[in-house]
This record gives sequence, structure tokens and C-alpha cells, in this order.
Amino acid sequence: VPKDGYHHGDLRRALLDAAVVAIDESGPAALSLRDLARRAGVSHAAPAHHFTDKAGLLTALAAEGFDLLAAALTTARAETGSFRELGVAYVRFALDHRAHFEVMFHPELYRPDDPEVVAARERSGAVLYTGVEDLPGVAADPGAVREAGLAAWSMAHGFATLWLSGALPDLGRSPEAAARMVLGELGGA
Amino acid sequence: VPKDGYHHGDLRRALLDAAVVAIDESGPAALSLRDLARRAGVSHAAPAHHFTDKAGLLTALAAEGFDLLAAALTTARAETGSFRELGVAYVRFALDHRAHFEVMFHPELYRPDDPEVVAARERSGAVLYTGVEDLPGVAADPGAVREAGLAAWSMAHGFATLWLSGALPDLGRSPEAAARMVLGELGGA
DNA sequence: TGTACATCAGTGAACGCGCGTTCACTGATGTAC
DNA sequence: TGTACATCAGTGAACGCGCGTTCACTGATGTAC
Repeated sequence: VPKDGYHHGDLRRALLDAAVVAIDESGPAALSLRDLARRAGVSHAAPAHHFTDKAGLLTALAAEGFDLLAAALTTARAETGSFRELGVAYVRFALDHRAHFEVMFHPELYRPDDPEVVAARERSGAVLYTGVEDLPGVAADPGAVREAGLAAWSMAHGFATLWLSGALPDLGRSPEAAARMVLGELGGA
Repeated sequence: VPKDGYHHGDLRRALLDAAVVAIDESGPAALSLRDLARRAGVSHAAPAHHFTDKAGLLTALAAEGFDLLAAALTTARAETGSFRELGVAYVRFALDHRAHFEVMFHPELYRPDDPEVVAARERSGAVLYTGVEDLPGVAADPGAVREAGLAAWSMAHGFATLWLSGALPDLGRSPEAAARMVLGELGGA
């Protein structure tokens, strides 16, 4: 709820939202703080009060992204109990939160060692690997868990990345349905 | 073989090579023509004679990349006859030609409709899908070919992308061996 | 309830920088005769 | 073999732009007493 007048109300939130829009339009590398200030209707020096610099803002966006991903995976696991649907949820997250997703996996744009980023990333990783352990015949073998988890992660990540880059031909179905089909090609799932 | 003096000899090639180095250092988005001119030791206005603008240079780099990928996949197929090794070759290409790979899958940076790009991309796509048809029990079913090809492409692409972004934990082996292992999780391979 | 003061959020002018682009030019090379 | 001319490749000065950053400032808010 932005206020009128001198104080914005929640400029931090407004800048993050503006960043999402700007990244959806032109990608994370083209981002400029002056542009975000313009979009939020404040002076160009204002963003520095909330995020020291561009990397600071993208660090906050990455942390938020890993949090959203962890939440999406947790929900998918609770609601379906299916490992395959965990992969589908990963793809859905990437497509629905394209800006967050693109920043998250371009660590050269932000500070990947930031404590909040590290914690959020670990949360999302934990959900993924807990999901692998649900698979029959895998839970007993830690090596198999790592292999199957890495394979599923690669596949979901690759499908999402290819889709976002426009590299995939027309698949004649929704990206979610196509992802579900592709993930079915995994041996264990 | 660059010449001395006023004429460079092969400035076009030198600029492409400089672009690869610059992209390896700072990513494709940070590229500037002035920087490439500096690296090649020519005046800052020289690049415009060979590539009209930045998108022109990246278009050439993308076309070259798809050509290199098609060649790498063709070689892998001829030498191993294995579908799995086609995926390994894809990952190896991405890691060995990081700059090309990153440009190729960011079509917003170049002109993806450029005829040379389109032709080279189709060549590399054709090798991939021909490789799928080698699989037992798949050749007869066009739908299965598309599914298996897309699954393998997603997995190889995802593994390569995650590796390049530094997202993967230490796997205790070479990226090539890890990719081979991961690709073994594909049902049909 | 009122006043004084500290703190915080945002302003706006100023700076220096690297960039892309333009343009008249000059040096080198190739070709015609 | 020599000369004239066309073409091509690269130069360097100039321009305008958007950017990040700095800094003294002002308006708004919260707190102490």
C-alpha cells in the first residue's frame, strides 16, 4: 500500500517488483537502477538506500527466488507425493517466475555467498533430494539418491531453460504437459 | 596470419576470437564492440566494417557455434554409435565452447532468423534426432523418437547449464564422467 | 499534550565514464589499359 | 613495366546518451521527556 507524498511506503518491495518486470522485458544483464527508480516513480538515487548497488538488488531477488522455489516444491510434494510432479513443479516455477529463475542461475550477477541466498538455496535443494528418497529401491543407496536426483534436476532444468530460450519446437501441448511427458523418460520415475 | 601495418589481415576472425575471450570473462551481455577493437588492437570504429553492430557479431558467433556443435555430434555418432555418447558430446561441447554455447541459447542477443544461423541450427538438430532413431524399439514410432530426443536433449542441456552456472556440488569426478552417469538414468538409453 | 531532537527516506544537481554511431579522412590493395 | 583509378579497410575526432556514484540537502516519522 504505497503512501502519497515524500515517503513511498514500501519502496524496497516496489523496486523488486519493478526489477521482475524489467527483467521479463530485457533480461537481467540490461537492468539499471536508474530504470527501476523511474518505474517506481522515485528519484534515481533512492534505490541505493535499500540495496547498495545492482548486485545487492539481484542478491535479494535470488534469495526470494530460492524461497519461492522451495515453497513450490514443498507444496507439490505434499499434494501429489510424486517425484515426477516435483520435476513438473520445478518447470512450472521457472516459467511462472522467469525473472527470478534467470537471476538465480546467473551467480555472476549477484552475491551467491550471501547468507540469505545460501540458506534459501539449501532449503530448495533439500526438498528436491528428499523427494528422491521417496522413490522405491533408491532410499537405501545414498549414491543412487544422488544420481537420480541429479538426473531429474538436469532434465527439469534443461527443459525449462530450453523452453525459456525459445529453442523448443512447437510441442502441440502445454509446457507443463510436455515436461510431465519428458520426465516420464527417467528410468526410475 | 595477421599482417603488420595498416591492414590487419583477418580482422573478422580476430574480432570473433576476442569476443570468445571477452564472453568467457564477463558473459555475452557485457560485450562491447569498443572492447573487442581494443583487444584486437584496431580503432574502435573498425568492427563496424565487418559486423554492422553487436547483434551482427553475435549472430556470426551463434552460427559458428551451431556449426561446431553439429560437427561435434556427428563425430561422436560416427566414432561411438552410441546415443548416450551423443549426449556426452553435447555436454563436452558446452563446456569447451562456453562462449558460443551461451550466445546460441540467448537468441535475444542476436538475429536468430539469420539464414546461416537457421541452417546451422537445423544441421545440429538433425544429428541429434538421427541419433535417437538408432535406439532399439524407437525407430518405428515417430512420437517416441520425439519424446526420447527431447528428454535426452533436456537432460544434456540441463546438466551443461547447471555445471556452467556453478550450481552443481562437487561430484567427485570429471564433468564428462558425471554427464555420462546422469545420461545413463534415461529409460531407453 | 507539547516540544525538542534523532533518525530515516528520498531529492536533485553534479561528476566522470564507456558506450554506439557518424563522418570525412587516409593508407593499402587490386585491376584496367 | 608503368601509370591511373577504383575499391576496400581502418583511422581518429566528435557527438550525444544513459549509467553509477557522490553529496549536501530536505521532508517525514518516531521517540524521549
